Amino acid sequence: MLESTLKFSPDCSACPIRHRAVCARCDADELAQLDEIKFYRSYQSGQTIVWAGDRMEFVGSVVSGVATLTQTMEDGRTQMVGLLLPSDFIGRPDRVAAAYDVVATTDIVMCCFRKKPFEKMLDETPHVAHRLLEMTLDELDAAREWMLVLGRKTAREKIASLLVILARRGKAPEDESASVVFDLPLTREAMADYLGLTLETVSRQISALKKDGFIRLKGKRNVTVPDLVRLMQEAGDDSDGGYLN
Amino acid sequence: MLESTLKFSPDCSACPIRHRAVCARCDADELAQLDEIKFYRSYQSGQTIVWAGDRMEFVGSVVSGVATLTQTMEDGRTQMVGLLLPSDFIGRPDRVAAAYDVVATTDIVMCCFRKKPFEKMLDETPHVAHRLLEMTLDELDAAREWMLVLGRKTAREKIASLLVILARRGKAPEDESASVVFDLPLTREAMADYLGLTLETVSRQISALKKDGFIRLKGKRNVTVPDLVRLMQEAGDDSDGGYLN
DNA sequence: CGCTTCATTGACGACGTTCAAGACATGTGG
DNA sequence: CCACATGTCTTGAACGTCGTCAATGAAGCG
Repeated sequence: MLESTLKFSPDCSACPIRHRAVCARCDADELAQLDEIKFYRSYQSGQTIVWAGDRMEFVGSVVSGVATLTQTMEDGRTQMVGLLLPSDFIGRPDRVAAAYDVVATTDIVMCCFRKKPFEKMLDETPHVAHRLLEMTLDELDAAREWMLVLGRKTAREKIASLLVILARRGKAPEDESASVVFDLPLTREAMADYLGLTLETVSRQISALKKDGFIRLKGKRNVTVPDLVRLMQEAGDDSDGGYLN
Repeated sequence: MLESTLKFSPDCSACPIRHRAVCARCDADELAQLDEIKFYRSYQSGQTIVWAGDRMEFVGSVVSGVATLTQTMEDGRTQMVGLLLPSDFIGRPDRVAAAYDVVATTDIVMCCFRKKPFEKMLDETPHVAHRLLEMTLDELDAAREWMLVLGRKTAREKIASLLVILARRGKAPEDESASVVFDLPLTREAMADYLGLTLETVSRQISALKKDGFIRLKGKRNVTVPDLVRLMQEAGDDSDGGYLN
């Protein structure tokens, strides 16, 4: 058993995702209620957190690390349908079976809530329900943006799009012009599954972007983006980030 | 001005989407509240209901007809990111600008709610908020299923997948073996935009499916599916519908 | 009847996949 | 320390699916 259930319950006020997760809008009283039904769990890179079709006993948030949501056809073709980063929510209330495989692609810590009592809280505390609705709408927007990537972009644009997403995560919108450095949390194969490509094509396009100066590589995973705006143009995105609100 | 705002307010109890739309869970009192802020609007086939980037003054439900949600890149490539059928919800609470173009592909009737008061109701009546969450989660699942179609399926499988979705709409799950007849609510070009293909490829694959006996055509739009299960296999889906709950 | 819109079909080529070989890093055992 | 295995990634060559360009057909409407 590689997974582990941690014994301690760190104070929510020190929680790194306190202001972005499903609990973001909760007051002290509501946090205390959540605390009653929560527990932490860690998984190692490569571990499957949930199998599609399995009964879900909990829902929860990614505290640290990265996980993927994938769908697989009978003949083995797989498509990643979501990339779960810290504060993202896993699981669907009022549904017993998981719809997708959830796999940790790095070591990961989750803040889990027992499903039944969480569903009860959803009905009773509008702050949780409202925040979950908001997060779900954000995910829906992200899924739809990804549909454009999958349906209409070229291999090179797809790679650039993924790099842009990864580079922007945790970046303030203003300093997008500065150069960005990050580690790819995905293997070439996982990237291919996200982008609807083969791993060979992913590898070739990364090499091409490197050759053309859009990125620099240290080893296979460490990426430097000297000019994010230029990379975004290469991704086919219009220059401004398109912030609606 | 082709759009029209109807003067009458048909009784909700006679509404064809009463039990499936965002108001599905409302009691009489809540329906009365909604009635205060609602109005009907009709659009003709081909009309744009909302332009991406525009300020949204209302949200609402499709009562009858079909609309599409599309995203367009600067160079003109477009991807349909949603197909809106009766009872589906349009608009995002707490966001002023529309994220996508919404276009009527048939004549359509919408039940609209003024945005501000609807947002207020969301905060105050859990029945509406809960139903909207549920519908949004369903849409998210649909979007993710479509990501698999866009990312991993062949042109033939894509066409078959779309035909299956259209054939199943409004069909009870049990009589899926019986033959199904329906009219395509989309042009070849709209189908192409939904599937991430060109209209020529759509046309070719429809011809191929016809030649192979998976469908029959009367005119260009009227489709007969003699054996839905066989068509689903051609779509790459596993035989059972995969109903989770 | 001509005009427009929508759809079908063909010829050709490009982009991405498939198959295959090899590079590189890390770990294991002799 | 080297030989060897394993997992990840890169690169090359041949192939095939789907896109592009173009011509033609079918249906609706002035």
